[in-house]
Amino acid sequence: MNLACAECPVRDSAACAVLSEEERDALAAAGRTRVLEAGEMLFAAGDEDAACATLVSGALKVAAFDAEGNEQILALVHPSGFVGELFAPFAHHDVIALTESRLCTFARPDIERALEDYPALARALLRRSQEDLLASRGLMELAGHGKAEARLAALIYDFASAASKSSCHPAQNFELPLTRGEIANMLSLTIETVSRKLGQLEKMGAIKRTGKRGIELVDPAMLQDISGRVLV
Amino acid sequence: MNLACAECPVRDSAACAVLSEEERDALAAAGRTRVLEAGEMLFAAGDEDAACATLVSGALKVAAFDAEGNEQILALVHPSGFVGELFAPFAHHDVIALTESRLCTFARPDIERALEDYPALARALLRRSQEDLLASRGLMELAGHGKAEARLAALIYDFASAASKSSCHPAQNFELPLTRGEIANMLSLTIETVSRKLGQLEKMGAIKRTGKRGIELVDPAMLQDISGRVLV
DNA sequence: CGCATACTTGACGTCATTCAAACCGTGTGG
DNA sequence: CCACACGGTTTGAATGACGTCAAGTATGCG
Repeated sequence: MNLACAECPVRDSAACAVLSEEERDALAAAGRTRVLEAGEMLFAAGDEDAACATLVSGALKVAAFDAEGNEQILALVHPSGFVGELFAPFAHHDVIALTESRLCTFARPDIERALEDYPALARALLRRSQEDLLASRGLMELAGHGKAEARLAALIYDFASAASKSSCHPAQNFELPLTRGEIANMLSLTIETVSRKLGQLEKMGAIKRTGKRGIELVDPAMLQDISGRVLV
Repeated sequence: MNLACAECPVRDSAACAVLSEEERDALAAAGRTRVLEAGEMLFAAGDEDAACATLVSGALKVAAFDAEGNEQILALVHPSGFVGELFAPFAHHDVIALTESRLCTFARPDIERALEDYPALARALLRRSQEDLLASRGLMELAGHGKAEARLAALIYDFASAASKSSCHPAQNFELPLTRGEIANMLSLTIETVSRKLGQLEKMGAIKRTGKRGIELVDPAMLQDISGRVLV
């Protein structure tokens, strides 16, 4: 099945947005849409010539596994994000769907040719790559600093901001896109600690848990304060 | 003072290596070399239109500071590495020289024009950016997993590999490029814990400390085993 | 209904932090 | 030349945070 760029929800925000109509059509001819179930893997660490993809809808995680088989989440990918290592001979990490996800995939040779043919695409991917780098460093800041409570507060605040449309205010009500276990390994904690600290944050009146995944931000300022991050 | 690309030690490995002679000369005309003392800052978080730079020799750190003024190291930059945020309106992190460093700096407008003029440069920077992203995720893996001893062992092994010329074997003798405090904050530990664990690694016979910064790898396999990372 | 999966909660142990003091190499001034 | 201060480091003892183990509670699915 071919791509329907005209109806693509990320046609204005993904990397291919910089292309002209004709260029995009040409690129689309090489691409394939793919739908992943929650938990399904796009490619695994060690895969050779793994495809690259733009995420159209849903959410992905980039993860590594250590010697004991414990997962560590290294990055989250949101719609219009790009995954895949363009220059490495093989993938270094696993990429797995967190929820049902729709992707626009490209074989490595096709994307390499496109980079040559469309300089604007290369610049767009450069920009995106730098944003990914920034996000990665942001996650390091988040995960690598302070006590469990502060890290959890920071993560919740980040998710609230990501869930909001207005981009300046965090959302008041939203669903955590991750299980407790996934939150735990993003923060280098255990499931139990995450659960306990969530309880504490609720008791302190910073948040309220609704159902398993739902979060209501009762006191965003308190949350930000607990997170120990500088106010912007 | 202008650039002397002909004698540049990273002329074949930096991003500008993809340019032709004439193109490089044109770009060099816009660049300036700059030498930083150890501890000197290239630019600070929040700087607007901070310059971009290729590191010619020395070493840099990319760091963030939290509310209490604690530094967190987010990345190390080695010769031929590129620093600077090309698209963000202001710098998100501090960039500081670890040792005396020589850089080749470019003003933002100049580098932006070069990206338009030389598509190969954009592709080269894309490649470098993806490598940086990979390195960042590698650091997350390193810092975010397992016990203090395992993280320290992994970091030492990484430095040994980086210090080696042969790229497949780690160096047997090398100098840590960081102080104890810098090691500590890369690993989210305290200075004291780093010192203690170094002592333990030495007592176990994995390494030997020579002077303040010197490390001798007595038993690399043991070190890798302690680090809990999968053998390649 | 019964099982599986995710989450919560409690009791206990371990490991890293904290606080404190001493150490060492280096540079400075008397 | 020695005394001294200073930054980086090492070491020790006590506290406390997080992990571990274990049990118990939802929620959903066959």
